[in-house]
This record gives sequence, C-alpha cells and structure tokens, in this order.
Amino acid sequence: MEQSKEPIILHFDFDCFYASVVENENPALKTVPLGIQQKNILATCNYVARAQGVKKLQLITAAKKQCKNLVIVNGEDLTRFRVVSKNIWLFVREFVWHNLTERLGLDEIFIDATEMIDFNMSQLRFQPGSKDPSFFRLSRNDPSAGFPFVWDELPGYTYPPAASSGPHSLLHQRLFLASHLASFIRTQILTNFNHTCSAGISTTKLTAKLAGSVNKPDAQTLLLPGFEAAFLAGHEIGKVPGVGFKSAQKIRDKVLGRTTKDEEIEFTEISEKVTVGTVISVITTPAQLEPLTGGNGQKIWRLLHGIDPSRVAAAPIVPTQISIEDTFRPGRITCLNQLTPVLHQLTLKLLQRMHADLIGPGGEKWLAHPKNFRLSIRFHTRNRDFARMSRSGRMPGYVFSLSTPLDVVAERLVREVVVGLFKGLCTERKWELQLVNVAAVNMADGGGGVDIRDMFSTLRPRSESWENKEEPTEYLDGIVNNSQQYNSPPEKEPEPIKEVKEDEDEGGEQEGEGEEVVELEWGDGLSDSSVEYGGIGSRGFSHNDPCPICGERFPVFALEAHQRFHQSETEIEILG
DNA sequence: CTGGGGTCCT
DNA sequence: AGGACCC
Repeated sequence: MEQSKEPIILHFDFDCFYASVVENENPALKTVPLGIQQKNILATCNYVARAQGVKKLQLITAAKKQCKNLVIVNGEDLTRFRVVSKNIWLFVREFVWHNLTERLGLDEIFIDATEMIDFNMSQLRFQPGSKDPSFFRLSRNDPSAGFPFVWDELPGYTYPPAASSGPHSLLHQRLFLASHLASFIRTQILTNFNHTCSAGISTTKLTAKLAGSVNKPDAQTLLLPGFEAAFLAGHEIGKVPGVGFKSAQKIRDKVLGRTTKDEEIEFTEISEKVTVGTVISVITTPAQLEPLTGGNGQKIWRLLHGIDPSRVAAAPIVPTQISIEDTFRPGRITCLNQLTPVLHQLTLKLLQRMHADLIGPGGEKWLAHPKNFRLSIRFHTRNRDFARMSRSGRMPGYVFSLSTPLDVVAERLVREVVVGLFKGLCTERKWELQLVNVAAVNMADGGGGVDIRDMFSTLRPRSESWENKEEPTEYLDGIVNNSQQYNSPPEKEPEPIKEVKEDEDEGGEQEGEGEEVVELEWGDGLSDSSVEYGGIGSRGFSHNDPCPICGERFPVFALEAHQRFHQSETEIEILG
C-alpha cells in the first residue's frame, strides 16, 4: 500500500527586510546601526543595531537611549518595501512549478516543492558520501535548466544538529534535495536583489517556518524528520503561528491554574513562559482547547502536535484588499476641517496604489475592480482600546477612469462618498481621531485568482466593448461575467495614465511601457510559461551595473532604488 | 509612547 | 462590521 508522500515545504524569511531595502539604496548604512521608524516605534532594525541591544518594535526613545549613534530612517510609507517585495516574489515564483508560492506579509514566502523534489528524485540516484556533482533540474522539459549540487554537502544547518549521519530514508533524501533547492533560491535572491534571507525546510508550513527561525540571519535549517514533535514541544505557546495573543494568554492561564476573564486579558501581566510540551501534557483533548481559542480548538490542538494540513496557496497576482492608513496624535484631528484634507491625501494614495497594483501590464486594463470603499477609524480613548469601527459604501465607477487626474477623482470621492461614511461612523459632537484608514475591498474579479498567464491572453484588442462609462452600476455588474472580465470601460483616449507628481513613485511594479515578455527556460513544463516580470530584463540575471553617481555596483533592481537614494540623501537623520 | 499593512472567519 | 490571526 502506497503511503501518500509528505509534502516538501520551504519557507523563506527576508532578514530585517525594511532595513535591508534601505541599505541597498544607501550601502553606507550597512555598517552602521540602522533603525526603521514608524511613528513612535522602530518597525525593524539591522543586525548592527541588534548587536548593540536595539530591539524590533522598541520605542524610539528607548532605542536612542540604548544606542546613541543609531541612524533612523522613516519607514511609514511602505511603497519602496512593497515594490522590492513584489519583485522578489515574482522572481522566485518563476522557479516554482505551478507557481506554488504563498506570501505572508512583505518578507515571507512559502514554497510547495513536492513535485519538483519528486521529479528530481526520479531522475537521481542518492549518493551518500559521494563528492561527485549531481544536477537538480528546474524544468521537466529542458534538462539543461537547473543547478549542480553535491549530495554529500548538505547546505546549512539541521535540527537537531550533527544528525545528518543518521538514517537516510526516502523522506530524508527528499528533504536533503529540498535543502539544496532552498540554498539555490537563497543564492539567486542574494545575487539578483542583494537580500539575504533565512529558510526553513520541513514537511509542513508550520514546521518549515519555525525551523527557519533556528538559524538567522542568512542561514537555513532543515528540520529532520521524526523530530517535529520534540522541536515544537520546546517552543513557547505564543510562538506557534496560528496561536495568537489572546489564545496564548488564555492557554497559559489555564495551564497555570489561573482564571482570567475576557476583559482582563490585555491587562494581565506577562505570564511565565509556557511551552507547547507543557500545554499538551496538561490539555489532552481538543475539546479542552475549544473554550480558550474561540472555536479553533481542533485546529490549534493539531498545530501543537505538529499537524498542519494547510497547503501552500499560490498567491493571487492582485491583492484581495488595498488599504492606506495613518495615525494621529491627540488633538490633531477633532473636526471635519482637519479631517477632510487627511481623507483627501489618503484617498489619493489609495487611488495611486490601485493604479499600481490593479492595472495590467499594458497600463490600460483593470485586472480587478474593488466593489466597495471602506473607511475605518479609531478614536482616542483614555483606556487603550484598539477596536476600529468601519463603514463601507459602493466604489463609484468613475474611480476606474484612466483619463481623469487622480487628485480630481480623489476630491470627488471624498466629497461624494467618504465624508458620508464618516458621518455614519461618528455622531458625537466632540471626537478625536487616532487612526484613519481608507481601503478598496471586495475585488469583483481577479482578486481571487488571476494568474499572470491569463493576462496575456487578454492583451489582444477586443472588438466588443460597452458604453455607459458614467454608470457605475451597470459597469460593475457587467464585470461579473467571467468571459468579459478583463474588458475595460470605453476610453476617450488610449493615452497612458497621467503620473501624479507628488513623488517619483517610480512605478517600479509597472514598467509597463515597452513591456517585454520574457521566456524563461524553466517553466514547469505543464504550462506555457511566457511571463512578464516586474522589471527583470530579458538578460534576467545580469547585474552589477555601476551607479553613475558613486560607482558602486548593484543588481539591476537595486540600482534604480539606489539612484533614488542619491536624490534624497537629506532625508536621513543622523543622530549623534 | 503600539505601525502600516494584510488574510480569513463569523 | 467586527474579530482573530499573520508580518
């Protein structure tokens, strides 16, 4: 009886990603302690800063006190990070059969490599102890696409350490191969983007992710089969992905024999550490977990035992939601006169993001149409209350116009929609906003599964189109029809979108003009992998172009961002 | 003196 | 519309 094979999962986590992006723009920062600031906290910091005791999510004041020469760069605008993140993801994605790559935040990627590994297992002979090079194939069709490796040289670390001389079951061999693939991908990311990452290799998303945290930065860890349960058992309960803050606190309290009311959870002192091993020795059935986890008892019980049936989901090319937010100090926004310009600015940014992320490679077709506009707010309160309130309304058809200047659209949207949503949220006379968030949600099409390959099948001009550009209802309803989903509303002129000034914004993800269809040599062999990449030229892997200003050499992607840095060198505040 | 995002479920 | 989770 053939046992179904374990999946082979790789997890990549870019090392202090924001700091790394900023360092690539300005390499001089690589050797100094660097922190990325968002309002009052450090979103992240580089390893030079960490060596001096600076912590992620530390208050700015505490970080400055800890490290007098900390260099702080503002990272409240995520545009540059989003662009780099997406480019790396699109790049990695092309290696992976069926594009089975899932993103988590801007700095993590899961890969399901099961098919790639098993194809190579069928082509290879396991050669323990041999120094002879073998060849890992990245394509079923093209035997020349791939990379050499040596069976006997397992890249990176294992957990537990020094156990590679143990058994060499089929699963061991598959995971060894996967470690070579992980190493190859890390090298590719480093060569082409100058970003290091940490990787974990295992048979589930849960264990791959946790394994990658064992050795950081710029390292990888294979969790050897058979050690999953023991590995998990040593983790603090709150460290397990899927067990959130609230569930962890309730589970700790239960294990420690305390009783905590729901209301008090946020105020309970930092509990003693409670490991997964302790939890599962005390809580022995999923049913006992149910009241602590809001109905997720079964799922979390499985996670604690190393069982994670969740699959790597090929991330859709367009997001399911786009939002822009900002936070404000007390007293800053207490009336409509103060709020309206803020709404205008946030809405304008939202429209810019919709253009950057939802319009196809030609710059002429929407890949997805958000059906709703959502306004979320949070009031300043005495007792810290993080709850948001939101109202949403229909996204008007005119936001999809490709010919109207965005600030004109933003103006109208704020006047006709957003202010009304706010009035639905806030009836008090006196109020003070702490947070304002505007979002495009409920993507009518494409949000759930537009494959990049599909976009090219629609680039041919369509003969049919329909009228009623100014009629939002009919327009949006028409999109639901799948066969027409990529049709655009009729355009008055086909001219490209006007770039809104404000910042160069550099549209790094679009690069639509003169777009170039890159034929990669390593498709999955099952699909026609003609693919446009967000910016990797047909030379693809050529890099090391010198910066004309300072002469430093960079990968092609980094060069653009680096030159942007030269234009804005004064932004950096050096403390000292 | 706790950011600026995201996903999925209820 | 909100809540839990993720980074």
